[in-house]
Amino acid sequence: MTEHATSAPRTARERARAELTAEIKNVARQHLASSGAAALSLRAVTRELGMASSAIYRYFESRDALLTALIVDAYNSIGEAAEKADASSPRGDIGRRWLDVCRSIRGWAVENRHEYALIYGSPVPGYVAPQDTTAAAARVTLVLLSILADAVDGGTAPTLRKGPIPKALRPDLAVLTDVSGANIPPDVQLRGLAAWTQVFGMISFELFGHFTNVIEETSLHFDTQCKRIAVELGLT
Amino acid sequence: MTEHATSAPRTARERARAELTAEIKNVARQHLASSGAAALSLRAVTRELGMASSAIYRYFESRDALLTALIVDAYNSIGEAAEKADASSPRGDIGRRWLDVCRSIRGWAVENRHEYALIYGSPVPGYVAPQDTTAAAARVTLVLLSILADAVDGGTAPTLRKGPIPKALRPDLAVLTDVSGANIPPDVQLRGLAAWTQVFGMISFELFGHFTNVIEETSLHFDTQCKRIAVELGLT
DNA sequence: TGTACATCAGTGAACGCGCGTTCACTGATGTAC
DNA sequence: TGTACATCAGTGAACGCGCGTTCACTGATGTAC
Repeated sequence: MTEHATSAPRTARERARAELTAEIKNVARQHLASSGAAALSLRAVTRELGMASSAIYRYFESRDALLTALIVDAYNSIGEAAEKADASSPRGDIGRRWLDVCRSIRGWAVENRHEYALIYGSPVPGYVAPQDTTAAAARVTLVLLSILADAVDGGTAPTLRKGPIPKALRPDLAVLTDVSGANIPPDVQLRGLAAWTQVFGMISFELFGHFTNVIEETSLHFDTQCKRIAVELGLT
Repeated sequence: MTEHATSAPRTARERARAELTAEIKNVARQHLASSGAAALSLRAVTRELGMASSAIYRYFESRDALLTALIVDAYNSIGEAAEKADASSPRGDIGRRWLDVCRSIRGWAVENRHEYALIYGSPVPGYVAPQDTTAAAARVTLVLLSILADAVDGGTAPTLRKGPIPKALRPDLAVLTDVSGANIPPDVQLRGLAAWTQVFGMISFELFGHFTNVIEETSLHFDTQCKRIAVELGLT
């Protein structure tokens, strides 16, 4: 289990524990970057830290627990990147915010490709994500959604050709409204989900090699697509 | 190395070899489905086939070679599914073809999730895809592209708001025109790439668990999005 | 049709390796009085 | 401030396991004459 964020470690013991826990995760992250999640080895991590292989069990109760911690960290990290990008954008300029946030997500992914693969790539075989992860996982998405919600609230009403939306899909789409609090019309919800999947689809295609021999200027392409999406969604 | 497709094995030896090669791949595929690519073990495969662990080296020169064969097969399999779907759709009904092909792609992915993860998920660590794969990999994409090309040729001209497209991106976009032979205008090329990434983005999100707690009716959602894309791309 | 030789499939033992996890133990750090 | 006890971090040996790959060998299948 991950430690609950003890805000201020009092004793020397607690401080040392917090530091070593962080150090273990750092080394593990580096190994992740060079060999991928499946090859992550507890023994290799402890070896690099100069400690006995059994010592790691004082910090993580199993390999899965360490993996979970890395996953949660990755979700929080990408979520934080998006939140910061949004926070430092001009609040009123919805289009700008959208682009900045999208860029920050891609930027994070490019710089932390193995962590990205860990959370958005194929699930690690045999590993089941516990509840802990879901809250952290939602952060990035919530940033994107809040921009859409602000656009709707601000009346930057997207003019979408209203295609037919099956009734059975309405409850699913309504989640967006429920979560954001804004009253997003169904066709905008649908278009918003499309934007969401496309942003991550592009990043995954780029990082997993499906743009090779197709798109060289991946960064420019990403930007251009995000701008196009912004126009379509009426984020101006 | 994979055998070059010897169309008709003459001798009993050749027949046996072709059969066993196929059987090895089948068992490997099953193991893939239960434990993922990283855990694929040559010994486990041979064990299940009742042969000595060393015997597999008569068929595949290494673990990587077997993986490559599985990857090529997967690409061909999904490509073939798309081609068949396209072939059995009314040729003139572009919208219908688009939807059928998209559905066939998702259908294949859902039924072969681990193979899908193998080719569209995180790259297998330490594994480098040889040239063999690229031709097979292109097949699905070519089907999608051909539909777009037919739409353009047929004059079902999509009315897209022409956003500015950076000059540096033109060469990348032109690949679509080069490959398909059709004279696809840049804004349609851009929109086509978006469609492509979104289709696979949705499938990956669904299979890799990112729609949990968001979208329940994944099949219906996929359909609805594909139809929306068809409208936007002018495939009627 | 039969013989002599070459090719190939499959065997089983072995090499060398790394892994996750447990356990009884030592010594240091923290706590209560 | 000092003592007695409880908690915790870290050790090192061990368990039991599976893996990819090599190699010299046997026996069956194919080929050329």
